[in-house]
Amino acid sequence: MTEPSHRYTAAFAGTIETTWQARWEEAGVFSQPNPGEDGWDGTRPKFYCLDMFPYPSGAGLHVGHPEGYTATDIVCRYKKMNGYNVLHPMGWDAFGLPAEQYAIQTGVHPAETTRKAIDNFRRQLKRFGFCYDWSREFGTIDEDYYKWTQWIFLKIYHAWYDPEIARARPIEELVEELETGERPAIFNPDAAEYGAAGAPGREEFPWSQLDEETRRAIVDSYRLAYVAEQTVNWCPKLGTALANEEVIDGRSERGGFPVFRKPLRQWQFRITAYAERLLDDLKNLDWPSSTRTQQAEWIGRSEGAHVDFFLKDGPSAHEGLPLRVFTTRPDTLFGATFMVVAPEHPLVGAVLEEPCPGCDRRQIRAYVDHAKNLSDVERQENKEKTGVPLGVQAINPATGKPIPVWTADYVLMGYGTGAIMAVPGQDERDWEFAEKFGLPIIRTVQPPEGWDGKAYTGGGPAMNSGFLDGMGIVEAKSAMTDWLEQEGKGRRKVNYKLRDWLFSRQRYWGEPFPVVYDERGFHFGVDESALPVRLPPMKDYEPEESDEPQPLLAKAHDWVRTTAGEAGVSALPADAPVRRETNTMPGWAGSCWYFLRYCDPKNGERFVGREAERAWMLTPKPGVSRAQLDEFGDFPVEYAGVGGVDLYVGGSEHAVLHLLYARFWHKVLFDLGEVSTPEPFQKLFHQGLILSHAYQRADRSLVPMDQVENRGTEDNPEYVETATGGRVTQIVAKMSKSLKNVVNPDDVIADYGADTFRLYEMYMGPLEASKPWDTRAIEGMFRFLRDVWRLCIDEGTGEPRIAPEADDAIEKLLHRTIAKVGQDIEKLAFNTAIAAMIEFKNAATPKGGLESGGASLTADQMGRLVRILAPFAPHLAEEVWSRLGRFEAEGTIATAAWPTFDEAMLVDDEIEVPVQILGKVRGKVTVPADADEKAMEEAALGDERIKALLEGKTVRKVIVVPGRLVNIVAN
RNA sequence: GGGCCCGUGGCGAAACCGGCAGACGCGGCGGACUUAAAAUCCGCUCUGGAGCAAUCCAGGUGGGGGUUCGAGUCCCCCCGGGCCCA
Repeated sequence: MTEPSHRYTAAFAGTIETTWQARWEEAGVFSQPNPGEDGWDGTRPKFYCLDMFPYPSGAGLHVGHPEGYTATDIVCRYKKMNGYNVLHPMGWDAFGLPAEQYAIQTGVHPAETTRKAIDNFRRQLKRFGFCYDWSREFGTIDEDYYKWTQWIFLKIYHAWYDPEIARARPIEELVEELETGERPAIFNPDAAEYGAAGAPGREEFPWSQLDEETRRAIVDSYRLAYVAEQTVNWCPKLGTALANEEVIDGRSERGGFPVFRKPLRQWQFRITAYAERLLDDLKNLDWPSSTRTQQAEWIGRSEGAHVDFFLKDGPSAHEGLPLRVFTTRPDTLFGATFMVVAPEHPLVGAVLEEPCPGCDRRQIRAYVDHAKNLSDVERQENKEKTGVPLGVQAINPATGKPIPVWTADYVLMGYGTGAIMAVPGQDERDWEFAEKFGLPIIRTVQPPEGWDGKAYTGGGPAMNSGFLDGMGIVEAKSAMTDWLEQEGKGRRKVNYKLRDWLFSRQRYWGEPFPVVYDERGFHFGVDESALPVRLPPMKDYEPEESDEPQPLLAKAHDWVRTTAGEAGVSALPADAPVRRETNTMPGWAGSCWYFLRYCDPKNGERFVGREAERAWMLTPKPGVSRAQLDEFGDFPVEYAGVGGVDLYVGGSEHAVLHLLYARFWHKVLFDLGEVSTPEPFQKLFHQGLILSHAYQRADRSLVPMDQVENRGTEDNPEYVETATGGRVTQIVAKMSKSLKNVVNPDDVIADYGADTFRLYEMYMGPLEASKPWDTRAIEGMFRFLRDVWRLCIDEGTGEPRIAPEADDAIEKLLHRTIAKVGQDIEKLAFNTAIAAMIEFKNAATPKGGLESGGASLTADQMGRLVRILAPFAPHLAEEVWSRLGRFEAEGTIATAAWPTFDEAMLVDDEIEVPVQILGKVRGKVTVPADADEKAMEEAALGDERIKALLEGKTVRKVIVVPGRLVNIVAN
């Protein structure tokens, strides 16, 4: 027996897939024009659909990548068929560590490695037939792109946050206000690098009397990008700072080299200025609630008060300056029996310079040195409390009594003001500390009857608290804060857990900062006309081993030392010697704005053209026309969605950092009038992980897949480790090389074709769920496509099987399937959409299959069937479309109109409804679909079987849900 | 320790607002075709029970309780798994 010559096989699928891909590309089917270009149709609505762009690793595509990409591809194809202008781009997040590490080992330039990886990724993605507009492709490493990344950095650098109007403004406006005296010449009271505690009572001079250094320092304290010392994990051997997660027990995760805590001058973004807006605007976004919650928790808003404690016997540098704390429990102030400051707190430094009588200076110094090498995580861990007294007294503003000030490492400089009032009665850590060092404990909240614990953090009436006694916590907080404000000893304060964003790295393979330093050490931004600042070529990428942190770029001496004229800094004389910034930007930089560049990727004048940005990012609310939107200057929140990208799909591992950072950049650009929406991403969706099977021994260790065999049956498997004969259990785990359970997309496509692959990943389960890859289950999707093919095309002749007239039942089901598939695509419920199409295929196929020459669909029905299948399996659909002669007549199926359905076809004239007695189904009756309650009740009670079952019982009540069921309560 | 999410056949899952639990696919079993196997086609496939049969009865969505005419779905407690924060 030979195979019919026109059967749908893997080889045939491969042939039609590559053929159509080539034809689509040649015809530019998926290139989407911009406003002003040929082919732009401004009357259509827009749909901007974005995938999180991949980091092109040398290992190539993983089966996880195509999951989200197939989902967005289906939605985009569906939207195109519904008449939308669709922006669906792809590019590369291409700066990063792996290429640099490879360069260190081999000397091959990271650009070369990265280009190769990109070429491979592009080839693999194209093989899936995704409808990306490849003409918009770029990588973050392209000079044309990172030029604008640097430009945006400068925009942020040249901006400050005006809290009065809650938005960013150009820095020149601040300088002008300072010069005219409109604004007092004081440091930014919210600047984290000055402790964020403000500088209470600091004397204020007129701007004209300040020297240049002070003026610059004041301006810099307002800039949204600033340089400040930040303690980092410095690894001399690797020549770079490491993230907290990369340090294990004081050694580098990679290599096991020693790591030291070291203060380093670093670029930071003043993202904390935006904390409130980043939090508030979350509620306007159509995002998974878990992601919104994670961001909200990361921002960590808490309400409380700043309280000022005046010092007694303090060092003279602190004369007249109170010790300011932030507390969420001002109601417990009467119970504050001591204070603790972080070892980095300026008061500790002042005490070391000018020890007070009775303090042990050597002990303090030793303690500070010890704390220096602990990470914040280590310091927060539950362990024996440590600390030393500073010998300074502070006055509790509520009681007027002196209390001692200590320093201890459990207080962090980065949170609040770096100082706390300790209330052991109501705080567990303070209780432990007080117990260990014999400090007094006063309860200020009445614990419940029989309380035998230590600190009591729950609710209850205030006690030992003067005018607060008897009040509940909420009332007492408010009363105490009012009193503090009245007395001038404190004020209401909202505090955030969010820290400023550390933005520099000591690597090579990242965007250089467009910044130079003059001989005085002042920093200057490079002129826009001198961008991009390119990476210098290097001979080797080996970091310089040093205790003094040196970024890799510092080795490029000729590049670093230059003149203002060379570097393009017009603020300095052209011959002034300058030193370039040698840090580079972190991997996050390029992904903060790539969605904007896709709108207008070739623009040489701006990071994105204004018209293109509005066309793709500004989304009118339903019923609002674009013309109406254009009448407004400011962002018209009543008429437009807050975010620009209509659907953003990517993994939940980016729930906090990438999405928060991108929102921050976007908000600064919005404030400065560079973009038209306050948020970048209106709707966000996280696809689940594609997992694999793995095997686990009794001790929970994992065994590679190829070392396990099943010695039981399929139904009752018994997995055994081949080498030892030991029992192992099958579990679901991430794919990993070491477990040998990685599935390679290239292999799957070779075995089944891209259409089957796409369909299978969408059929596995809900898009958001994590689910294991089942190598066998993919067969089912291949069979489905083969059956559809056979339903439409005669396997012997290759000609379409056309039925002369439509079958009513098939026609009706087709309408329902069209409706169901459309609704499910809108909901991203692709698994049920596919199930509906399978049901249609089953119903349209006669029992026993179609005989040669047989047919069950008319040409028109077939045209509709392949159009709803086209978003999922575009190649097969196009092939059938073409064999129907419609490609030649009407063009590609990708732009054919989505089929319509007739509402009337969705409802039956008669329906069968269950009849329950006491909630159990006892019979079924057929009634007209629009039968009212009375008619349904009569039909149910009139049914012979029901009558028999009700014999001898009294009907108490009949519940009728029209169109659904009848339930009879009888006993 | 706190917060969030999830537990449905042998497996992946479906079940819209509380209304016939298990659609659809995989696997399995039986049969047809075949010298044979693969492929293909047909039938069965939650569990237990009754019947020659079409069917019928009982139980069933991790466990226990509750609300309701009616609970996979809502509420409370417990067990198990996952994610995030600390």
